[in-house]
Amino acid sequence: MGNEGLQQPALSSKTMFKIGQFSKLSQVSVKTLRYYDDIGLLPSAEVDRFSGYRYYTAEQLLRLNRIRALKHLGLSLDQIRQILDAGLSSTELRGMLRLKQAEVEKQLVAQQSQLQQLDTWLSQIELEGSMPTYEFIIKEVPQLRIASVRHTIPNYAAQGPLWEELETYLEEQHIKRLAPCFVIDHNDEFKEKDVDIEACEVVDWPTGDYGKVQVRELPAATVVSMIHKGPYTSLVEAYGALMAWIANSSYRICGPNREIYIRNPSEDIDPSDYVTELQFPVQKVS
Amino acid sequence: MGNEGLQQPALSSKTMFKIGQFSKLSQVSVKTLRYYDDIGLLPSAEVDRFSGYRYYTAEQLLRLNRIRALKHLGLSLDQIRQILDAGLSSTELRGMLRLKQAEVEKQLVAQQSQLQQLDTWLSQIELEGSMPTYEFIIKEVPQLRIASVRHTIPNYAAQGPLWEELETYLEEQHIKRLAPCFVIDHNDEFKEKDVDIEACEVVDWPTGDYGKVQVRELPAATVVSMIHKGPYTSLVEAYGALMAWIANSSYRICGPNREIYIRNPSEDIDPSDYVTELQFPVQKVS
DNA sequence: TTGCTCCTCACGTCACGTGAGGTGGC
DNA sequence: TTGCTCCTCACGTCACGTGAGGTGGC
Repeated sequence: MGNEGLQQPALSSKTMFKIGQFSKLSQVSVKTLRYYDDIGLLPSAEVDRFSGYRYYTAEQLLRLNRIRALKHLGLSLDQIRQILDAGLSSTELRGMLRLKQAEVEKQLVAQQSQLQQLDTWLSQIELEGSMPTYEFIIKEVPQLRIASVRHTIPNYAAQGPLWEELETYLEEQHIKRLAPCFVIDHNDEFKEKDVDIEACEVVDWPTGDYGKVQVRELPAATVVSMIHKGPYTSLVEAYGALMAWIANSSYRICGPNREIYIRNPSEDIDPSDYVTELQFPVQKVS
Repeated sequence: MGNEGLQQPALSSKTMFKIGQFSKLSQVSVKTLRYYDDIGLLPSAEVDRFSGYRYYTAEQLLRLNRIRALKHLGLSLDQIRQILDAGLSSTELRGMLRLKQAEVEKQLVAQQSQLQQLDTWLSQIELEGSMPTYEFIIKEVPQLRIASVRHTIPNYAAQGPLWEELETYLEEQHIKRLAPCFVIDHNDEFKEKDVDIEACEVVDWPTGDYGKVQVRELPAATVVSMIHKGPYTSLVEAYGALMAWIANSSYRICGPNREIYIRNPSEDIDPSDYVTELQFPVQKVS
């Protein structure tokens, strides 16, 4: 019983391993061992001054295994070094692991939604033989200061007077528009007529009531957004797709939707080139 | 209703957006937009020759949203470019998504085991107020060619004759030992006496029977491994911890275990410096 | 002498973020 | 003139893997 056949150490009387042997013993690549040496996570026990060869002791397997176990928990090499060397208190260590736990749980949720999305896409491709027509994006919209005019009008197409009132006022006061104009649809249900609509422009102007025009803050929100290209008559299908997506998702509508006229009739372009963004404020459910 | 207040395009008659505006519109950072331009994933529609300013059209929001949706599925920017530009067939696209699906599912499993490990550590710290004494590592051991002697001996401590037979033969034949020696414990149950033990050395020698010594291939295996430092009398606790870990894991023992004597009595060191690796072949269950 | 093992740079990865230093339009 | 927006480098990230080119021991 013995290991006399193994290389003897160059500088020490204890049995030490060259990096290749240590690599086989531990099943960790030589490159990784060198890297751990470089960053000081697992310095080799001895270095031959002459050849630069690294030598490792058997005890270092303990540290290496500890490193591997901690890495398996998802900790970074930097965190592992802190744990092993900085003599973290058990409270600190617990805090670190708790944090990691929360992080991994969050990732799990994200990946589940990812899987769900993948399913949706796959069944879409199955059905239509191609990519989905629309993309739905969850995003945060920041708080906006808006100037707006709100009225109940006969139908969605009859927005003309609203915009006239709003734009006239802005021009009189030389107020600059800072972003594309949009409407907020204040109707709880789909209506064919007598719709409650608010025409909005993003501005930098003191809040308050200015006759028919009101300037106020629109709070930040999480929204499902989609971009539609084409004439306004085809918005119906876009809304249909959006409602279907939301119904199939883990989100719930929680406020009036916005219709943002990114490229619109004011540019005197073909209706098929109109670009409109639809936004529905949403909340995540369970 | 109009956007005359927004910057007009430098080079085109269509309404175009400078990168900052496009960034606000899309909620994507300017840096990211520049990066997507650089790698050709979303080239800006126009570049001012003079100032180098990038200009974007509203239509590009469609592509950008498509990019974001695909990214949310976990695809790389390179894959996304392939999907959008290389006109992938729906079959290819489906293949890509299926692959991704499998990948994410695998990650999910890995993260669940990560969470489980985190739990184990946290309760350990709770109980003992410090880090666990032992680390358990799942690893693959490669196929090994071994010379061995197998006998039923009175008890574990009586390995002397086994090793004598084996080492004598190796020395007679000038066979080199290529790794630390170890035993395979062929007993299905814990035994106090009459234990079936095989003493092994890793060698490079033709397989076959050489009297009491046999040379054969030991197949590759997945094992749970732990490193123990200290005298052999304290191996009992190490085995206890290892069994407890396995019982608590999603693995099941599926073969005879090995005891690898990395630093052992042949070196004439203090028993408290002995280093031993314990390996149990395991299978993953559900 | 031939392999084998070891060494040290240096570069690539992936999707950007973070400055530094400078220009152009209102 | 002062801010504001835009520009282009260049470097950092994280944990290594992949060469290139060279040395030392059997």
